This record gives sequence, C-alpha cells and structure tokens, in this order.
Amino acid sequence: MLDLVLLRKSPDEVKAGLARRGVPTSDLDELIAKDEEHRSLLQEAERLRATVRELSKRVGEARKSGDTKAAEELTSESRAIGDEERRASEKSDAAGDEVRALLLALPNIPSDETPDGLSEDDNVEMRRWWPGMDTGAPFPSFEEYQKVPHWESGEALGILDLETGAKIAGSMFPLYRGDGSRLIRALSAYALDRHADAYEEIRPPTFALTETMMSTGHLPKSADDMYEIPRDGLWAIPTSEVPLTSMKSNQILEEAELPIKMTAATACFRREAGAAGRDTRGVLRTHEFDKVELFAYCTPEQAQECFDDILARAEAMLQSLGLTYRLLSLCAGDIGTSSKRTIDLEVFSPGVDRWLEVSSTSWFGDFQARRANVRFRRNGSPKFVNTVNGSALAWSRIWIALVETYRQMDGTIALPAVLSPYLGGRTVISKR
RNA sequence: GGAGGGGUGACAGAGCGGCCGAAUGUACCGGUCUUGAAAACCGGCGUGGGCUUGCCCACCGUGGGUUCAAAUCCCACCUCCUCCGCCA
Repeated sequence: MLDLVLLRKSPDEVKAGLARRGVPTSDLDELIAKDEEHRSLLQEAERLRATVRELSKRVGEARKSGDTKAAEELTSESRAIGDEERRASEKSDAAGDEVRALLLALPNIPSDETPDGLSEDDNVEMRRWWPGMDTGAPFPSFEEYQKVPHWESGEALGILDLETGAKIAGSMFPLYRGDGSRLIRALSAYALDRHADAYEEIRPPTFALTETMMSTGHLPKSADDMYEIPRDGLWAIPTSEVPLTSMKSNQILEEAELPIKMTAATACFRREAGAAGRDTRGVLRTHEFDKVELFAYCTPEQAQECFDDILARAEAMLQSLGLTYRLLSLCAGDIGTSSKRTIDLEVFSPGVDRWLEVSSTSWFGDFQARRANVRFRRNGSPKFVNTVNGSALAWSRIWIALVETYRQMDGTIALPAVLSPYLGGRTVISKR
C-alpha cells in the first residue's frame, strides 16, 4: 500500500512514478479528491461526537447533583445530536472505505534502477553465466542427446507421470515418481541446508486467510490466479512469501533485531488463469510446484544488502548445480504489483531450447509492511520495515534443466555431485 | 465435536455504565545521589488519525447491538488454556 501522506504532499512525484507502470493520472486525481472528501466528512463527524461526549458528561454531573430536569434536557439534546453523528459517521466511513479500496488497488512506485518499459519485451538482460565461463569457455553448445525435452526423457525413465497426475487433479498437476520425486525432495533439502547459516527455517501453513493474502498484495488484484477455499475463508498460497510476510504482522520490532531472515520450502499453487494454453508441455508451467523462498524484514538502509544476498544465494545455487542462466532486470511494467525492483533468474533448458524463470528477487520498500503493519522502533517512534524476498529456487524448472542438461548419450541422467548426499549417495538416474 | 475458564499498554496485572486511554508493578528513557556501578529517590514513558500545534477523534481479541454515555451490559465470531470424546 502506498503512503497516503506522500500522495498528499507530493502528488506529482507519485503520479510520475506510477505513470511508468501505466497507471493513468486520473486514477490518482480520483483518489486525491476522495481523500479530501473523506477528511472533511471525518471532521464533521468528529466534531459531533465530541459534542455528544461533552453533553453526556454533563448529564452525569446533573444527575449527581440531583438536577433531574437539566439532566433530561441534556439527554434529549444529546440524543438528537447523536442521531446526527451517526449519519455523519456513516458517510465518513463510506468515503473512508472508498479511499482504502482505491489505495489498495494501486501498485508500488518503481525504484530508480528499474528500467522503463511496459511489457516483458522491455526487460533488460544484465548478464549470463555458464559453467567454465570464468576460465574462458564459450557459451555452451548442447549435444543432441541433451536436446531432448524432459517430458520425453522423464516419461522414458519413469520419473515423471503427467497422465496420472492429470487423472488425480487435472492437467498441470504433475506427478513425479521414483528418483524424479526424490530429486525434488533433495533439492529442497539441499537449499535449506545452504541457507541455514543466515536464514531461520520456517515451515508455514500452506493456506492463508484473505487478510494475509492482502498484506503481500496478492489480493485483491490477483484473485483469479489463486485457489480459494471459500467455506473456510482460505486461499492456497502462491508462494511462501505470503505467510512469511505476515509472520510479524501488527508487531513493532526492535531495530536491533533487524534484519530478520527466514527461509521456507513449500508447495506453491497457481491457477495460471491468464496463461491458459501456454507452456502446457511437461512441467514448464504447473498449478502446483515446490519452491524454497528467502525472505527478510529489514530497515530501509539494510534493504540493498538483503536484496544482494538473496540474489547472490540464488545465483550460487545455480552455479553449484552447473546450470546455465541469465539475469533479467524487470522493467517498470513487468514487476509485480508490490515490487519496486525485481531481478529474475532464468535457467537455460536445452531440451525445450528456452530460458525458464526459476527465481525472482524483489524489493518491496515498505509497501507490504504497510499492509501487514510490520514496524520497527527507531528513536522511540515506530516506522514501517522494508521487505525483500526471492526464490532459491523454484524446483519444477530446475528439475527440467537438470534432467535435460545432464542427460547422457545412453539416456541416463548424471546429476552434479553436490546433490549426492541428498540422493542416498547416488547421482545417476537410470530406467528401473 | 462437547463442557468450563480466559483474551486490557513492551510484559505482568487491576478495572461498581459516567471522575478510565485506563490503577499498580516490571522493563525502558532522563535526572538526583555516587570515584563508578548498583540500590534508593524524582520525572517521563501506547498506537493511529484530523486540523486552526493546541486541541479534538478512534483503539481494552474482532464485528454487531443496548444507552444521553460502554473496557465495563447483550449477541455472534475468532483465539488461547483445562477437561471429555475422536484421531495421523
């Protein structure tokens, strides 16, 4: 949520910032007008309420001194003003709700580093990494036996069974089996262990209340992209960013506690309503996937360090797995609603011959903290914290890259040695 | 799922419908005393909002209701604890 005070003080700055994401100036003018209306209604309601309180106090005094007649007069006067106050409050509250709804619908202001542009075509590739790059090796040219899409090799090896997944839950709900399943589990364990030095491991609930979904900015905007359980007022989380961001909601932290860094491995659920029919092969895009998230509550001054650390960890994991990837700086029109700045990591998949998003690191400023009401005490007065998060990493697409990149001529898959401790000492997946 | 008991400021813990934004204690901040510290003593100490900066308004789990007036009474819900039942 944007700072309403900032909008009042420097409307032009806010307008210019949001224009970069395609938000029309008229939206902000509407909000400013509604805010002014709300405040004048509020003043009127508060003035009446103060009168009622004053009169009520005098009723008590009159009663105590035995002046029944005065008490009755004051009571009826107060009653009349009370009715007036009720009507004024209703108007004021209604205007306040409208202000809140308008404010909630607005996205965050992109940071200065965020490149201009309105669609993903305007994202900026920052750099690429591939195994051996440091020692001068050229960008990898993959062998023919690596250029087999994972849905073919996965089915052949018996580690991926999309048909059965679809039978159980519908299409785009994958079913991994045998070593394919174990690989997912290994990746989560490997990641959590790597981050354990600085990030507290959390196993949060998989579902979250509507209010919780609001705090990250997933609601009200992206309701169609999420699975809802209306009977219980719950939503399946699209990322563990949701529960993690709300862990300290409505709390005032001590500045000395910050930054608070946490990591979580959870399933993530996405309806992919806007992407229906796209990337339907294999596990390129699925309704459910496992992901390890890195998250930090921090001061504004710490945000850059936290952002850099999360990005560095995501990159280090990709490098340790020997996968080719690139960094994309998302443009103003492509960053998420709540984000000020986002860098995506895309892994190269030789079988599909495409770059696949496997990580997204974002700085949110105080946008989410304002919604979740997470503050810290500085010089005695509370301020909103900053939130930063990023995936390290999303496994279904890492699974793709591993299965394709490490496919051998004989059709087996020889995985990197770092995973060996998590795969019972083995690194080769072959047909069983 | 059933029965009972709780949810008040950073924490603990009071609070006959009006004098309660809320006693008291602890913690915290400032001061006195002290070579220094501790102790003692004195003072301060919630959050948010509005405007004419001095005042006004809101907040005692959440949402309704009763009343001239609600932390206090009524209803619903959430949540925690104890006991019973069921259960991975």
